[in-house]
Amino acid sequence: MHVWGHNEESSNSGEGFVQVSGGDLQRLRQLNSLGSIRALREADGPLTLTELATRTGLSRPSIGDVITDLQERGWIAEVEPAAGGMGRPAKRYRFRADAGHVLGLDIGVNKVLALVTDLAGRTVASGRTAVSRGTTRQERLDAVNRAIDAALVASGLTPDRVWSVSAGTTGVVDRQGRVTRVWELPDWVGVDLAGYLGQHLPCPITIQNDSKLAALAEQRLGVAAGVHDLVYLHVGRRPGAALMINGMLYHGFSGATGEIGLMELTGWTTMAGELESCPVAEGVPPSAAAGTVFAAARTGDPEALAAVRRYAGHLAVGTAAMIMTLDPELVVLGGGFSRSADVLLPALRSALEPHCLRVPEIRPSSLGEECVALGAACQALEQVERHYFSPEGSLARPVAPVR
Amino acid sequence: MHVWGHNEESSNSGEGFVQVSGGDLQRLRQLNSLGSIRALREADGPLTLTELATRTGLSRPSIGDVITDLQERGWIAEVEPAAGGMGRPAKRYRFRADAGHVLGLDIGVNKVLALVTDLAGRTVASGRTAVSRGTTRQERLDAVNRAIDAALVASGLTPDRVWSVSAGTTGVVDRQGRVTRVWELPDWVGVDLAGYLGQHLPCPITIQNDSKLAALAEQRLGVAAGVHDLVYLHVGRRPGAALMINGMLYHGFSGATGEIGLMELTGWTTMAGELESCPVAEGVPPSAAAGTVFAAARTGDPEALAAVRRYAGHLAVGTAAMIMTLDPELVVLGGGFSRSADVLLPALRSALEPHCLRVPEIRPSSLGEECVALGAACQALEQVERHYFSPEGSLARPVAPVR
DNA sequence: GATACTTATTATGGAGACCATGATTAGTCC
DNA sequence: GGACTAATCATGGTCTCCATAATAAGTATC
Repeated sequence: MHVWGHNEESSNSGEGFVQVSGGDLQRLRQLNSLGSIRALREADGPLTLTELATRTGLSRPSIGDVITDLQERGWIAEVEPAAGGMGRPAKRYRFRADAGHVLGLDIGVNKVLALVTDLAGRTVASGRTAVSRGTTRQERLDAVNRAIDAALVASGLTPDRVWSVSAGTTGVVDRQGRVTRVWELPDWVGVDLAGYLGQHLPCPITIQNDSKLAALAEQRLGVAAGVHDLVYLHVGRRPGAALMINGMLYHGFSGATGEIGLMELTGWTTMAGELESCPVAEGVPPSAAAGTVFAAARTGDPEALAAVRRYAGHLAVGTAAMIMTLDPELVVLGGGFSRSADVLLPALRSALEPHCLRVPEIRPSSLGEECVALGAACQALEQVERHYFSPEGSLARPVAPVR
Repeated sequence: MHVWGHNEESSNSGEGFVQVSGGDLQRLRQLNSLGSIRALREADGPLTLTELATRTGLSRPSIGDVITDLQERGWIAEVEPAAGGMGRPAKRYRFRADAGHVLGLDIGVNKVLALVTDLAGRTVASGRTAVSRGTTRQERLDAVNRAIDAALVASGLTPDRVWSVSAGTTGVVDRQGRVTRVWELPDWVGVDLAGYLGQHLPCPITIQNDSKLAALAEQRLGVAAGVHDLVYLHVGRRPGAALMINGMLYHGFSGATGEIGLMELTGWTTMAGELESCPVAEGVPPSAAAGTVFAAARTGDPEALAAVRRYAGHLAVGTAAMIMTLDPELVVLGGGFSRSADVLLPALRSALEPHCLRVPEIRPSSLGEECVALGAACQALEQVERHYFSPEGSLARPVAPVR
């Protein structure tokens, strides 16, 4: 199976069932090593061999063998024994999250943010550069480069020690990682991001739509932790949506999922006008109008409240269409306007009511402006997971995989 | 893990990754047995040991051991060696699809159909009873019972030799198999189908919405074979939809996926009127009106063509909303009106054009009126698969599992 | 501070599953 | 009937896991 193509995923092929993966005795050892690594990664603290034995189902002597092996290969490390217990103190082991690092990029309209995280997804360094709507393609790419450099410098890593990179960008991104459609940046269509990043970073590279990565971040680290089926609503100047199904991002056939806002009858392309044309926002520049209206609505201004209600009414049409199609467990409200969720969320909920069989729970996003970059890091970690920690993975030795 | 709850599925838990499943040597043997069974099941004809060795990756002596074991337990059978080759003729083995049988039920408005299939999904017997919109709940259940009896008699099986049952019914079916909402049959809501069927059939029982099962059948056996992401459109008196995502039926949080037709602005609940009120169908009873209009449109009648266009225009709104949300590879046109796909399909396609970023391929359903029952059989086979042929399964011995 | 107790580690022997290799068997071709 | 071909059978070896017992390193108690 070809795992390292840019955006290709190792879709558990077949008709929904797991590929059975037997083999010889080395294979069995590999599976048991994977189980041990998984147990250590998922535990909160370090584990003793006895704890590992019960979690993996292996016997005490066997797990000892497996762990020594993994330790020699550099995947796990020994920790000080716990003090103050009965009996002989047990050795304790932890997963070496510092064995490798990944890079998560948010290439936005107004900023570029690069995060370096370890294998547990903890941010260890970041870099940021400011750009704007008018920034040209080449200037924007240069800004990406500077942000990456800054993050790498701060982390003390050289580019060849980065294991995987994922970048979020506006627009539709197809399975091959090409930006096929963009609305906000005129010269961004067709940009070869993977190619550009690949000049300096020899590791696997994934490109993805920014809303999708924000959804991923919320489901992994944020307000939707543990929820398997959700709709992420990006509410801002240009609204959008992303879907997570069975705990995985859903990309569809050509990467254009969640684009219901492009159907004219939803009114999503024009609904921002309901806020901008509100008398409360007269004289305020369009970029700040929404905030002004939400603030006024918060104080009870009737005109502002009516404008928010109309805005939510439009938003509800497209949202209800997705809800009725997918019946998700949760809707996450993200994007710039989600800062005003206290005003917007109740309006949206009551606007959804008449359209829906069942209005799902709605929660405002919790990760703030690093959301997309964090999601990118999650995506990069998933690549690493597939390469090292899946049944098809190698678990060979912690070194940066080459593309 | 609890596998045999009525409608509960063993969702490959976790965040999209396969559970690593090591263990001891017996476990390894089990995995290799599963691999061999899978290879035999997926092959067209019988296989020799050498062929099996290359397909599973095991060595020749080992696969011999595995196969002998499986043969002794009754899962596979030896076949006549192939005649006329060089060298010593090799023993050949096949999967014993006749080792067990499942029951697929279509409990429709106008008919009840029961199919008995073997483990390869081949129909070996069927039973059918006629019902109508006015049939009461109890009468309908009795009709189900008679259809099952007829199918079992025809197959020569006793009820305790059925391995798994799945039934398709109109309405929304939740995860527990309860019929929570029905539009066509007034007294059908809340019917305890699983409980009723369980009185006579001691095996696992699954209840599912009929459109979903039709979609499953088309994806497994029909026009959508091999397609992973599709929208199944049921076009008939009461239109509906079902979704398959990543090669699996998608049920959503409360089982109510694909219900976009309930949003008023799609016009799905009233669009049949466009056909029934067409002058061409004057005096024709409503149940036959659509067919008359389609037939007239086929001959070029301008009024009929306009009616079909208007109908397709309504249908396109809800369909486009699902397409823009999900970006599927394929749309399958099923249900009663799909018999007139030659007229309806082009109209739908051109009505979708202005709404969609990309209009996916649209194919008419191919399985005809047994579609739902076949889908039910597929669903029942999936239960069997989980019980016997998944890494969590037992592969113990081919006997009917008890609930 | 010695002794009992508790828990982990280490060492030993055994069983199961797989593999490589070579001897044997059962066909076809000439 | 003999050469050739390809499958099956038999042998011994390796790997991984397990159960059990002996040893080690702490705490608790007197």
